[in-house]
Amino acid sequence: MNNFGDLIRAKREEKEMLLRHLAAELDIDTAQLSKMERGERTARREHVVELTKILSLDKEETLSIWLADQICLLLAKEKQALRALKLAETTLSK
Amino acid sequence: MNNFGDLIRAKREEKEMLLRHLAAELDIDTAQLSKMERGERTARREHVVELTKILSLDKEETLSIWLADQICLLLAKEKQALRALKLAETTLSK
DNA sequence: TGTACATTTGTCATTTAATGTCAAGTGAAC
DNA sequence: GTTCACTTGACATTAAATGACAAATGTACA
Repeated sequence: MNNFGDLIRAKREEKEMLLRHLAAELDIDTAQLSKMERGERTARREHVVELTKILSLDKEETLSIWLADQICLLLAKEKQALRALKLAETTLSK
Repeated sequence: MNNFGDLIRAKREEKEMLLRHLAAELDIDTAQLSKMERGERTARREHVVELTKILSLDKEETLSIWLADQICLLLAKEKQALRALKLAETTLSK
């Protein structure tokens, strides 16, 4: 349920970047980035896009994962989560 | 993409209630309710629940529709909407 | 042990978005 | 042209998201 954060952290470590280095490139606080990676806070869309560039990630895929996390956040604790997803899918397919 | 509002309006008219009467029961402004029905603003969760009681709607179904609208709002203009939905579904199925 | 460094945690300030309120506007019916 | 239901737009208020900072934690190693 924090697939985006996990992805970012994995890629960052793979590239052997420190939080403060990546944070500096994004022009945000190190603590902010730490929280994003652990899912304590969600990233801004613009930061997501920027991250895909810095970490050589696929933009579309990464955005999808980030969006999916947002959806999961919205539906957390909702009994009708899956039912709502199905309805949304029907609507968006049109 | 405003299924919730359409549902509320249909039911309200079916019961021949005026906006101001329903708004009074919800303890909100008439203009607010008007906007909710037309999808200009989203309803609060508590108002959704209250509406199901007043309008004799199925609570689970109505909440699903309301949630679906929220999801659609979140994904509006996103090219990866359907892809994100699929990912969210996978996550939430677990 | 204690120092250096990376990360995390908690608190509070600031910004942005959601919601609420009101007054004026529109349109239909009579 | 008056009344009534509803809509629109502007602004106030409230709540949520984001940002910034200091202190805490944990780890490695001299």
